[in-house]
Amino acid sequence: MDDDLRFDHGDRTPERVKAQLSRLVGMTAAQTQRVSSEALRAIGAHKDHFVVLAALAEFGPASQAAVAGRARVYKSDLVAVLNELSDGGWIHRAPDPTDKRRNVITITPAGEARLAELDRILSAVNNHLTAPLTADERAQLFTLLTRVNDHLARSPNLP
Amino acid sequence: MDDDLRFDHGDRTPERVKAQLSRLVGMTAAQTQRVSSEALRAIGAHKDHFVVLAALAEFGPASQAAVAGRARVYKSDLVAVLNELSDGGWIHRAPDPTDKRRNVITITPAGEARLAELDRILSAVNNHLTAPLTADERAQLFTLLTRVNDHLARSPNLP
DNA sequence: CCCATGTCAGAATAACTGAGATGC
DNA sequence: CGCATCTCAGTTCTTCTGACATGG
Repeated sequence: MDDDLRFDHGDRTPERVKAQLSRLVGMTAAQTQRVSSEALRAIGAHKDHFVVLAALAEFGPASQAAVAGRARVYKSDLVAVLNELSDGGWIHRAPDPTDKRRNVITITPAGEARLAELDRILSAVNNHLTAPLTADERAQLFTLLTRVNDHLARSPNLP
Repeated sequence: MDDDLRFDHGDRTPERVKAQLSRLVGMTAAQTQRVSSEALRAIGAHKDHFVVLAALAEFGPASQAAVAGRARVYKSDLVAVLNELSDGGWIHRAPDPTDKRRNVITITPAGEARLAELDRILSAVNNHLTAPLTADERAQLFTLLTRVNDHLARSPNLP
């Protein structure tokens, strides 16, 4: 079963490899995303469902292009997400009478309930992920990651 | 050109989305990995080259299974990596006379030089990624991520 | 016989690009 | 006309699984 796994061989990581932030943050991201997608998959959701519903709930009905911008999902990928959300009755998609190129996406009451469920699940996930940290340390981790993230959004390339 | 991008639409992220560690660390990982793979691709390398060469340099010649464990690369994926490293003359792969199932992988002098080059590039990447942080903050970020990471390695599932 | 090793083929996912059809 | 919107098709990359042949 563990035949092809990389882990648990009792091997040590080379020192210079440990010093790479991209590796450490990548390993952490892989773990957190695994936990969170497993939890969401258990109820037939995935993370794009959450960010799209959250964007609709917080900013109101909008065109697909606007939703894509707010949820940070590619608008080409958003199409499938909206199909799924629509199939579940969580959103409503209707042509915009004022601009026939657009659809107006609206969250439904069922969608609000679904969002609350996803929010509850993801809060539990978040608590598990940060279980070893104190409240101060969680805040510190968020601050540091946000600063790195903002920096990279502003300066995406090597000097 | 930016036709299909999710970013730079001036949109704000929903509040509850920002609270998700998996999203924040995932975005940060995507950015750091993009920077680091672009830098490595410029010289025809990728990150597995680095971890494999580093493991060979630090722990000496070994079988593919041992290298896979130390570098945390799937042994099925290691095959292609070793083919590439071998084509570059950076490693030597020879049958193990004491166990005919095995190959002995050895880093060559050219491989040591290659590793130094990769190390230099990745150090520059690392400096760029953590540019907005003080030395103390870098250390703090490493500590916090390592603690989350170790916690998730020990308790990979939700309670 | 069971297990370890190296190899290959491919699934599943996510991130991303490009182009076409329609309408402003 | 140029540009925005929605949709679909497809690439690339990574992670990961399964099966196989060989040999201990």
